[in-house]
Amino acid sequence: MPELPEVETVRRSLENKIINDKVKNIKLQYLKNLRNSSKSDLEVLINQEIISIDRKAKHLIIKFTNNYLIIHLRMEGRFYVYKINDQIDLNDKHMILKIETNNNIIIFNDFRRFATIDLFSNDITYEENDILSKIANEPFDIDIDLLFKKIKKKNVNIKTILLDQTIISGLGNIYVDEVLFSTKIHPEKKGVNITKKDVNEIVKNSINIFNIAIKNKGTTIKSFTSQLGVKGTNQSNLKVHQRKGEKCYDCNSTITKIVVGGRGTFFCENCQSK
DNA sequence: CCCGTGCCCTGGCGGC
DNA sequence: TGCCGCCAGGGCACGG
Repeated sequence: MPELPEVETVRRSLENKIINDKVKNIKLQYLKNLRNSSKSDLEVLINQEIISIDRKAKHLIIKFTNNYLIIHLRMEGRFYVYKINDQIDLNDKHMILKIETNNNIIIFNDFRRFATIDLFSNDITYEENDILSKIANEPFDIDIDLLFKKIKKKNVNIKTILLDQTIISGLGNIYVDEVLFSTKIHPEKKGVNITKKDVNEIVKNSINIFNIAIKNKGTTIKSFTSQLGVKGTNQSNLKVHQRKGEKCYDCNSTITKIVVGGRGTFFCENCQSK
């Protein structure tokens, strides 16, 4: 569920709280979430400082003095930051990772345990590492001609194409439906039938929708009270997602829900054409 | 290579 | 009312 705007919202709130903190202790509760290293490898972070909080598409990057962690929230991953003296639920069974610093206790929590964590050395640049190097540019800085070329080659539904992070990054199931609605394209229109004008509009609308969503601190569908930075208000701007059976704001016909590429898909049959 | 499917995981909820 | 079973979701492995 966290897509580019939600991850950016988390990034900003972490940036305000934990930059320059020095790591005192680190504890990994669920081994499987850490994919490319072992639990003891994380101890290298002790005594390092948090230099920056970065992001590429839906990946959050916590950069330390000598290493960085790439974290993907997947559906339910969330951060909590407590002050040293705050009351903390030590029996939080959904806690994946706990980082104690000189100022804060940072808890990464994921009740569905889909989130991923990878540890890299700063010797490997973001561009070089095997996770981020595979990801295409975000709508903000994508090459339209290249994107058009890639889409044209695919005999696949445009929704599935736009969810492919190696083609364009940052869109997930909610915003892709919104982008296709605002672009008046049917989610099952095939890539081969997409025009250059369509691609231009898709990118333009993605940027607009992302900017508004970031301003609203993201979309919160299922709200939990204390999740850091993800109590957004953008849900009130959604025009199709979760609106099955309700009236289209543009043409007053009924919003439909179908399954595209295994994902629940909301759209207006009247406004969006193949 | 290209594309579709199923799996990972667990809380929530639809349906009987 | 109670409880079982299935769905949600991003990304990746795998098979045709």
